[in-house]
Amino acid sequence: MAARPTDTKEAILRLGTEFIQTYGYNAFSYADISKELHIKNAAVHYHFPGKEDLLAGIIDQYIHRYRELAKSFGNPGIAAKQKLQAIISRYSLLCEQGKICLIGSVCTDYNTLPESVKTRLTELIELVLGMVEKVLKEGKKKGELQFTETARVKSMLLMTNLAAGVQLARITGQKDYTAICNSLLKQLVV
Amino acid sequence: MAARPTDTKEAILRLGTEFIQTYGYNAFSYADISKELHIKNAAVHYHFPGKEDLLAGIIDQYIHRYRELAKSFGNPGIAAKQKLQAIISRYSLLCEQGKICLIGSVCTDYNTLPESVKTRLTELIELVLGMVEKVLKEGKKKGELQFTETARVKSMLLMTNLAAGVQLARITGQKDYTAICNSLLKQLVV
DNA sequence: GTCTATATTCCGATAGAC
DNA sequence: GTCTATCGGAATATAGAC
Repeated sequence: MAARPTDTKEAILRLGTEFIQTYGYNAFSYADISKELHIKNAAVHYHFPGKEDLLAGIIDQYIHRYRELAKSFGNPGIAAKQKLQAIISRYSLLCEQGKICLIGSVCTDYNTLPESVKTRLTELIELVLGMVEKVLKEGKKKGELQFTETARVKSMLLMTNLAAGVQLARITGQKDYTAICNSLLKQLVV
Repeated sequence: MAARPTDTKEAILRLGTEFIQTYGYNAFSYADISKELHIKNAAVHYHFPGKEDLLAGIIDQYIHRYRELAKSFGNPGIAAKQKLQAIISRYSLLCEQGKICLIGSVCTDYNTLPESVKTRLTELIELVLGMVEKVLKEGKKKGELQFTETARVKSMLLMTNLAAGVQLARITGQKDYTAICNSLLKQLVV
């Protein structure tokens, strides 16, 4: 077994992510994935025995990516505003694609998930909030950002605006998401 | 046929709402409802032929209730802060019950819904946003509230904080929701 | 690693009796 | 308005050949 996942496995993870962002975890099936990849149902089960294993794999991928992003934010050469925009632009991309935040999507289904996935999801959420909190705290200290709340609370306010903003804008129109983003940046950046 | 829905019909609407707020629209079945009400599957179909009819009925109920709430806000004797708290307390109640906002829950499943439901959902969202926008605008005019954004944008920021805040707090703990609310009120109320 | 084939269970839905 | 009975289909999942 290679250390790197196979192309098929990666394609399944990618498609699963896309389905969750587009339709929700409980609204897609292994058949949806196998059809799109032109393989059979059973092949998907080979890579991820149960649907919860697939979700766990997707969340693990996110945890890995956000750890990398958080690490890259350690570089002292990056301005706080730039870090903020890196986060916001991820959500903007989703919005343009008619998708929603994976975390937000899975949060809705929280009570239908097995304990192992709940734990991972909590870890991912705290990872993201912690990362944003750090960006805010350091940005404020350097005089690049301004806010009156604690960094923890401000990170929650910011991320709920972004995640739910994308969901809202999928229904009421992209202009609403743009307005939210502009407002957030104007308010935060000195 | 009476103008008022039967007890059973109302119980189905109530349970359906609860399931959506707890598990999500695509994660409960007519069997779940019939079991809890000690009736048979077919009886539920009598009141709501298809699941989408049930969801449409639930959303219609919400539209009706929010129209009433908006109307009650027309009373000039109510302070803006009081109106705000009436809105916030609805979300606090959800939070205490481990439920999430119905609109937020259904938004995740948006792309799996038939056109008739999408239309109703959009109407409900604009109704709520419009109501909040009016509260904010009038509160600012009377010097009771303060904010720099347009009332429309501020209403979106506020409602996304509340809706996603409840979802977040279901996972990270109720204290986070409380912190969000306190921050919102402190920021808004003069 | 993918296939065929199949098992099981559940879901949404309907016909027709009471 | 609720029941019994049942249907067609879909979802999750597994056994075993290739």
